[in-house]
Amino acid sequence: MMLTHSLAMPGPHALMPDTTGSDQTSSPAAAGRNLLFLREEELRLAQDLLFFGYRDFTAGADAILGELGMGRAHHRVLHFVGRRPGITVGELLGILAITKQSLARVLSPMVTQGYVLPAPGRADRRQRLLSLTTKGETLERQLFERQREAVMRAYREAGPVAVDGFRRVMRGLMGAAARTELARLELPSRRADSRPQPTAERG
Amino acid sequence: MMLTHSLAMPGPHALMPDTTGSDQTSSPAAAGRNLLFLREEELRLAQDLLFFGYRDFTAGADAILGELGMGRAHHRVLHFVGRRPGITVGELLGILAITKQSLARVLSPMVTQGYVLPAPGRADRRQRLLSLTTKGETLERQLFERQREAVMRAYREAGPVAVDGFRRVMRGLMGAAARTELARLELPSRRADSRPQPTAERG
DNA sequence: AAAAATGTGTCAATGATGCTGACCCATAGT
DNA sequence: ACTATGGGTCAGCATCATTGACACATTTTT
Repeated sequence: MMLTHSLAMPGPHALMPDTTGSDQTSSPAAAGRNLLFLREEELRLAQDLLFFGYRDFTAGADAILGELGMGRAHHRVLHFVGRRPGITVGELLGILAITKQSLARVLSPMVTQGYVLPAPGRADRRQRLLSLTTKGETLERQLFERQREAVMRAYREAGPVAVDGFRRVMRGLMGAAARTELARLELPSRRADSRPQPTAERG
Repeated sequence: MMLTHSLAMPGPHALMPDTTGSDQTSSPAAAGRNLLFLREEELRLAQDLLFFGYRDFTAGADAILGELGMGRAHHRVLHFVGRRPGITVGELLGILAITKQSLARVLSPMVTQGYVLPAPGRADRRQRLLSLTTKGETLERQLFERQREAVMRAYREAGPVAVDGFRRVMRGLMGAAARTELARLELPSRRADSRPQPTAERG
């Protein structure tokens, strides 16, 4: 699994007005410093949690993918194409936020191997509307089931209130673009959306 | 930036006993199906959230790192060495769960360039106790501040209850090994721990 | 109808991260 | 002394993502 991550934090070292000890939250000033300090600690913890949590979340699926000579990029394609059957290549690029070339490297073989089925667009025949074949759906479900356990366990242990909180925070971590993409994903998969949205071709 | 992730889910297609409509939660059987269906949807959403959230969380820091010719692997080293000054190479390998060789590729240059300072262990002189130099701390803080905004915003918008829930769920997503590592990180950084724990040398 | 823009595909080259397998050295422990 | 451990390093390989430049078909604009 690869989840590349990215964490970073100053560490328990330096740069924080600590005033060593005296944390009785008595004076307003102390409370202010305390608050700042807590936030620093909280952020550090958040980074740890995201690193470990995301890594382990993806671990199971990666194992299956590895045996098929695939990687996470393939998984993402399976996931999002499954989520929005009939999605165009451009939309997929927008969601994944990778270059056309990066997508092509994983998508082409998946079409060739019969996991993904492209169909010419009706309104615009230049488009390739992507959807999963039965084979693709089967693999996606297999990957899903593998991750299902971990998420189910986490949700069950944490409880519904925590799950709601989890969602709120994750949503908050996302940038504006991602929130938009997410919102579209949550809608009933309706193709030929209004806003054509600029292709994420950064290459 | 590279955020590799990994998601997977069956998609809105197939394999779920839906019974189309009738979701009044009236009969126990219907409630059961309903629950399953909700869980499926919830899991799909969880995958979306983790993908987008994690990606955007790391985006800011990646930009800074890129200008310095570094990547996320460097960031992780800065983060965890900063979190536990005096950490040994073996402990770091255990936390990152990568091979010695993979770590060496990023760690060696960081030592050479003066971001990380290794010191021979007192009890065991074979060990290299790693800590950040002032230069390393400065960079780590810079990266931290970049991520701080996103996390602070997410926490603020979500509220304390949600933050607690977020933590519970993320913790639940972690495997046993990660939970152990996290627990150790949260302790007052005490070196020379009891349990020597097997080196994560998988190569 | 000609020109410009758009959706996709593709070639070539590069970089970051990770892995496996195999060794080597210095220090510890028995 | 012998073995185990912490750590380093070399060689080679795979995945995923990047940039830059073209090519082709179709749609839209002028």
